[in-house]
Amino acid sequence: MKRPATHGVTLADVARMAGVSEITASRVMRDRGPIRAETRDKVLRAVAATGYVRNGLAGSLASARSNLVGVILPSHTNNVFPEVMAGIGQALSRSGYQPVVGVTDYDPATEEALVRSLLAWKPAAMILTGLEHTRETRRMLETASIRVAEIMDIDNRPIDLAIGFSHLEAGRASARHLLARGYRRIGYVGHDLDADLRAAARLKGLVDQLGEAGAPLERRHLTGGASSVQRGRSGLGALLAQHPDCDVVVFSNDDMAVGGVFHAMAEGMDVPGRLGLFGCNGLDIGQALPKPLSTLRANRQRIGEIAVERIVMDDGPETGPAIIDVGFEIVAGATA
Amino acid sequence: MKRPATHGVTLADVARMAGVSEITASRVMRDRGPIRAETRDKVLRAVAATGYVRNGLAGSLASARSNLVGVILPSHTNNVFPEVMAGIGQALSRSGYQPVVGVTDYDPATEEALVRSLLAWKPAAMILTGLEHTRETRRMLETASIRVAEIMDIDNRPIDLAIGFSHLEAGRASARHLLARGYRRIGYVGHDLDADLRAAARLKGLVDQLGEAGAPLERRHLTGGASSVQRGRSGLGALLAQHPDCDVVVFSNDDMAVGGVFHAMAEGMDVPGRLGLFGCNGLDIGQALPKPLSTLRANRQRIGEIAVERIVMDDGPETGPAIIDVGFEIVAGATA
DNA sequence: GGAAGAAATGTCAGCGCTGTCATCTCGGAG
DNA sequence: CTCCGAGATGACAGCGCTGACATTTCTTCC
Repeated sequence: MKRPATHGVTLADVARMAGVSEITASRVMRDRGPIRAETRDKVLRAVAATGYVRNGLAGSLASARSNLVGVILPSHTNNVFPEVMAGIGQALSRSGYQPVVGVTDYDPATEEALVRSLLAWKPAAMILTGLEHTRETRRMLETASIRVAEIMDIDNRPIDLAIGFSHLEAGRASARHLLARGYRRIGYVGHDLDADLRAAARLKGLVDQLGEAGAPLERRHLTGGASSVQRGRSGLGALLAQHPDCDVVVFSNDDMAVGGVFHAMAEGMDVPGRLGLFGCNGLDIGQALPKPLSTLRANRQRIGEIAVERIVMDDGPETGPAIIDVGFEIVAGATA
Repeated sequence: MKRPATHGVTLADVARMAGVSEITASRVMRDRGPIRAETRDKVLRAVAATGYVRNGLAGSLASARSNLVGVILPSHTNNVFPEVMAGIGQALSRSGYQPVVGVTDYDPATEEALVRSLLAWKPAAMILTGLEHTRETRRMLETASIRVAEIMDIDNRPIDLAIGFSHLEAGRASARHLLARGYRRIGYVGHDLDADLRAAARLKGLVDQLGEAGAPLERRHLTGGASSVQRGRSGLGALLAQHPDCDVVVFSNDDMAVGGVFHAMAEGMDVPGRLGLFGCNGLDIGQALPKPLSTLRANRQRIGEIAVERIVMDDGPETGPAIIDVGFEIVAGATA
């Protein structure tokens, strides 16, 4: 197997230069086992002199473990995921792990393909979003014998560990809050819920609770596509055109809700006097509005952090599938 | 070297089951070389039966190439970077590559450590932000003999390929725009510019151009920390408390500017009548405001896409350091 | 001074895959 | 019939590192 001897400085080169065996150099690099200070110095000098960069592929292959962690998120555009990613990224870097990232665009088949190719890197752990996966995805994750965290949702049985909150319950809580405030003619503006199962679960909770309270949710407008400020703005316009009698509108997401607030502002509508607006997800932006958005918030960054802490830093005994409910809170705000 | 024979199905197992040699199975997996349809089927059946998952570590080690791409960004919280990441992620997944991500928090030493550990994975290419790196970072990237894209900035000489726009020029263009609109008592609200060199460059361009026009930028308020809507809101308050005579305020970033808009709204200030507001970066949110934000926009998602297209998909001849200026545009908006 | 154990280092065989260079098969041209 | 070349497939040696298990130094203490 000939290949042009590239600049590739190997551990062997370093060891030779330092006058030690390869394994000793390896131990110095990894801070493993007892090494005489003098020996360590020799090796480190050789490393500096050669500009050696360790080959993680070879190392991980030999030791059958890597410091890579697979992270699969549904979307780049939905603002909640950068936040989750921030939590994950920070916690990982603290512990010397590195994320390999994939995005599914809410498609289970894409997710399956991603899981397959991420598993190829023998990651130390895997973080994915939600609890719904294809049968094959579950199979692969179960046989991989690595820790798996499923984040955001806890309304089902996880493969290993679920971290998040109940979206169904979140929907119900929103409903109770609005009912308590006296709203009865409730409207809903949502994005594409076929894909976003968690937003759909929140809606279901909302619908159920409102139905039980005798104020069924009949005024709805669904826009296609991903959630965005723009769609929230136009969506509220469309909803009100059809159902001008709404006294409050719930949005599938905070960015949608912010759009709603902007629509109301542009129309000079009195919020919450004439119309209440209620979001979901507690994005920063909503809280910086002139009137802070009434919404439902979960600490997403924390979800990412906990996921990492539990599956990569925790060496504790495996205890079977576990669920961590980080809960959520109603942010009263000033718009509903 | 004994290790419990885990569930690890290897290519050898697949090959044995299919009754072919390992290398043939390998070729089937990689779609390489001529394979009889019948043989391919046998192998694929064996793969399905065993649930084989390829080991990318071994494969990449043997072939000295991986489909990993290192991506280093300064921040998770600054909204600009999720957008860039979206562009990168989409373009990469289209071409079967996977990003390994690191975040520097605007610290060159952290960046150096990240480059070192990302290079360990023998990535096919590396994408980093900005043109300022430590000497050692540059050395490593130069010797790695892989393609390197430095994104966002083009105001300096790149290692291999730079994609972005001139922030200095962007600052000057903002100044010219505001001067043309008749503004003279110009204020500035910014975040931590020691870390964010590009925001600092925009400010420098702004200051230079205003100085040349005889309307020096003396009214400034810098908040510490990263840019955010909240800081923009409080920052504008602080600036106006000290310099109530501003007729327009430039923000270091769009999220800061949106905060400024909210402050003005909450105070019932007439925008742009009493006070103009000008952002930078053209985030979606700014355009969804009741009055679209006047700002300066570059297509960040496109920057990510171009970076990927040029360094991982393009096999063309190396042509030495190159610069791609994606430019920017002044978005007139309705706030300045 | 020597035994005993701790400290430091080394030997060796792979990890699971792929590049290189054969080898083998088979149909058609001469 | 033989020869040739394209089409298929295989043997083999590593990629660069690390785990397991020696082996070789010190120390220490009686």
